Amino acid sequence: MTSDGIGAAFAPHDHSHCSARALADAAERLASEGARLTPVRRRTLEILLENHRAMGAYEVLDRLAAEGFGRQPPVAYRALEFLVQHGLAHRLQRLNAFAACLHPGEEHQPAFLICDRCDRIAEVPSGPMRAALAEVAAGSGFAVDRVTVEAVGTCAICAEDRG
Amino acid sequence: MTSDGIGAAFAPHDHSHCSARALADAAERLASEGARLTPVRRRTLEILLENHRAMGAYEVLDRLAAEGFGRQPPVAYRALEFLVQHGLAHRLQRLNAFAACLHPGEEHQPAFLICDRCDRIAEVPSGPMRAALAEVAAGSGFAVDRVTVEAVGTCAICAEDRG
DNA sequence: TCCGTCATGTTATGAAGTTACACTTGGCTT
DNA sequence: AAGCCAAGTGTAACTTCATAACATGACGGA
Repeated sequence: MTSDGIGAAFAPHDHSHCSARALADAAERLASEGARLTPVRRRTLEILLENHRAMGAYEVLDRLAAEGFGRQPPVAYRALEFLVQHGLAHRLQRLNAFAACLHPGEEHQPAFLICDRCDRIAEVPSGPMRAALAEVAAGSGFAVDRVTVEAVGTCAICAEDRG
Repeated sequence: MTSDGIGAAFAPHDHSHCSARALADAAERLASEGARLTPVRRRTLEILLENHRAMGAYEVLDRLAAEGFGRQPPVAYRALEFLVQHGLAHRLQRLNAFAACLHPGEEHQPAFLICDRCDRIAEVPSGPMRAALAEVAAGSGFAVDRVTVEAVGTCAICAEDRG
């Protein structure tokens, strides 16, 4: 995780700055992997970054379609899947939704904090949890591949606002 | 967790025995809560117990319909939701599916091990993970309500069978 | 017995995700 | 330069998952 604080996603901050940096990072990372950040893919990532929250595939698709890209589901799903596979976005199981990864390359399987009042999400390190799970799993001979850790609750801002 | 071993769900065992016990427990628990284990609900729980794996709502619905219950989605979804709310079944986010709870009353938010070869699942204690998550979440002022922990991987039996 | 509540059933609809296939593009070979 | 192949983008059609809205039936308490 970066040093900008774990709950930074819930705090007010400069979207345009963090988006621009994330986008630049993404382009660089993909180039070094030989993967192409095509217009649809780039725009999909931008949309996720701009909104800074989890978005459904169809919500993303609507925006893509409005901007002249294809208007059929596979257009969005393919772009989103590409981003997820390259660690630039995450899929949130509880929400059937996707969100841009704010810390690409640092923690590929973070845990998520999902505020059910404002719909914003935060990524937190899941290392300790994954270690604990892998240990208990190993005890029964289960080899863990991928882990999903998603917490639903109330973020500090919403707790303050509405009691 | 019971003392029958964490990975018991992946090991060969007597389904009819554990099903019968789970069913008896369920009836008792519900009675003490004033909730009714009606025919649809009972049969839904039995179906989950018999199969001993995660099942989609429509798969459950097919069986219910074949046995004379309603054949529309809400029939299954309502029964499944009832079971989940009373701690007798779990919803698996990664699979859009449901599974009978094998340890009712003991651990209401277990972690799940999902074998992607045989589709069987196991429940393991999630206490340590939830504690770790709550701690890191508290650091950013996030109050955790519910946590989903689901691991996909390979169970011991499948690892042995297919290398 | 009347009434209210819970439970079950239906139709209809909405939301999420996939399959299959056609066309284009851009790099690589020869 | 021509031809080829793989990757990318687009479409139509469909499956799967889930809920809304409403009617009917069952049961217990006043």
